Amino acid sequence: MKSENIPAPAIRRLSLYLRQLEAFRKADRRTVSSKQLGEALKLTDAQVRKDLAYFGQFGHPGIGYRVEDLINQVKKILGTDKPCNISIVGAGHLGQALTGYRGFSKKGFQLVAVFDNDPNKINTSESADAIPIQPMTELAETVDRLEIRLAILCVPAEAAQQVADEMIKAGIRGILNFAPVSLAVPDGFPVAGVDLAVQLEQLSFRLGGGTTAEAI
Amino acid sequence: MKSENIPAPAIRRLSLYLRQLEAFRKADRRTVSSKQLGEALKLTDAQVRKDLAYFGQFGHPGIGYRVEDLINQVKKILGTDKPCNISIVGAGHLGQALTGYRGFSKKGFQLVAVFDNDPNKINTSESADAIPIQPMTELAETVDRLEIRLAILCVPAEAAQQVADEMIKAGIRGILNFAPVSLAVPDGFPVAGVDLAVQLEQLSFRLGGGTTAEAI
DNA sequence: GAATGTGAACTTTTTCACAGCG
DNA sequence: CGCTGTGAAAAAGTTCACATTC
Repeated sequence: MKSENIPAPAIRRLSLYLRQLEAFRKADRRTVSSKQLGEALKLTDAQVRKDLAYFGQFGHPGIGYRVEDLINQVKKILGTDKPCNISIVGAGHLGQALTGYRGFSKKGFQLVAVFDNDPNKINTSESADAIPIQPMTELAETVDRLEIRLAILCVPAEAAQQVADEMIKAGIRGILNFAPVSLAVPDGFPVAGVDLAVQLEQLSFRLGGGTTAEAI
Repeated sequence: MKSENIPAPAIRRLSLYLRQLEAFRKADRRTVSSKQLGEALKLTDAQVRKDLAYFGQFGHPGIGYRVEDLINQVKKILGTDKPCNISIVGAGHLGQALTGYRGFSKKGFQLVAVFDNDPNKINTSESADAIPIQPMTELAETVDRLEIRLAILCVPAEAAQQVADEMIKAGIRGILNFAPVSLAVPDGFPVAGVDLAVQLEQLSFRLGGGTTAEAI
């Protein structure tokens, strides 16, 4: 575990290792080798070993990695061993679909609030386990009260920057941005972007539509 | 434009350039320099120039890049200058939310079919501009008839691999996978993955939750 | 024997810095 | 001038190959 020279790609792969390890666990595998883990993710065994070794010595020569142990270690590294409260901002089609997604809590992310600025969508019923939709005016107070760390931004592109500004001012610590814009945020502020069109374009390119654009 | 040594990261950034260029165009900018484009995306000017130069000579010394022209060139490179038919497979919360998303067509992707295997969701009304939900049994025939190239996979994790197999057999040429699993696909088959939990984990890590996992 | 962790070699990607053009 | 395109240098990331451990 070299102190502070961990390649960003290695950190991205860490999440994939975790996901694959959980799949192996579900299949009742107790141990897994770097070769097997790599095969499932289309990576080399050396890559897997090096990535994991950045963070510690988790393997056992001759055996491989113990699935259960490694899951716990990787979660600790990612900081998802402890639950983290999140919110959704923007209750349009996508926001509401994500609100209904039950997969967050399994991964340690607890959805505790949803915000929108449309008065017709507000619904502060504290009933059942349905999460109420609150007005944007309550953002700062709620972020503070419920200790919300991350927010998923699901507003239209036109509103995204302004809403992001509000979120940061309200004390949100990281943004998962679904709006198709590059957000301007303070230096080092954590943002991850998911842009459907960008992903489709990457596929389009690989379709061989990748004309090398006969120049001039 | 070196024939075939284009870095994958450069290709990923191409989509971001396009998105940013369209934002500049909306703001009535006619030209943009590599410095300005880079600033908006937190990249260096050299990076922007080198990326674009892989594909041709699009810039004008002393001037920069003409926004409109560069948009057209980048679209051509990505293959999105011509429309591409896409479909959504899995009409759950997320699939239906994406079905309602109007942003695809602006980017050259035409959503022409939605599939699900739940008989209660099927709805073959050829009415209005609402896209009917077809049964999975019609997949191959429809892919062929409507010349569908790409599919967005929105089924639960447990079903994802099997449905992906069906899609590939039906002639789909690339998959945008929203299921939280690594799909096994033929070598070189284009897959892009969007896993919400993975993105949240990356943010979690950057929150400083990144315990360096004090080993042993 | 099987499989890790790791320094060293190699490859890829980014940055630098500058000639050359409008 | 201002700004591109690009070789050359530097940095980052990946793969190799092997000593080492169980």
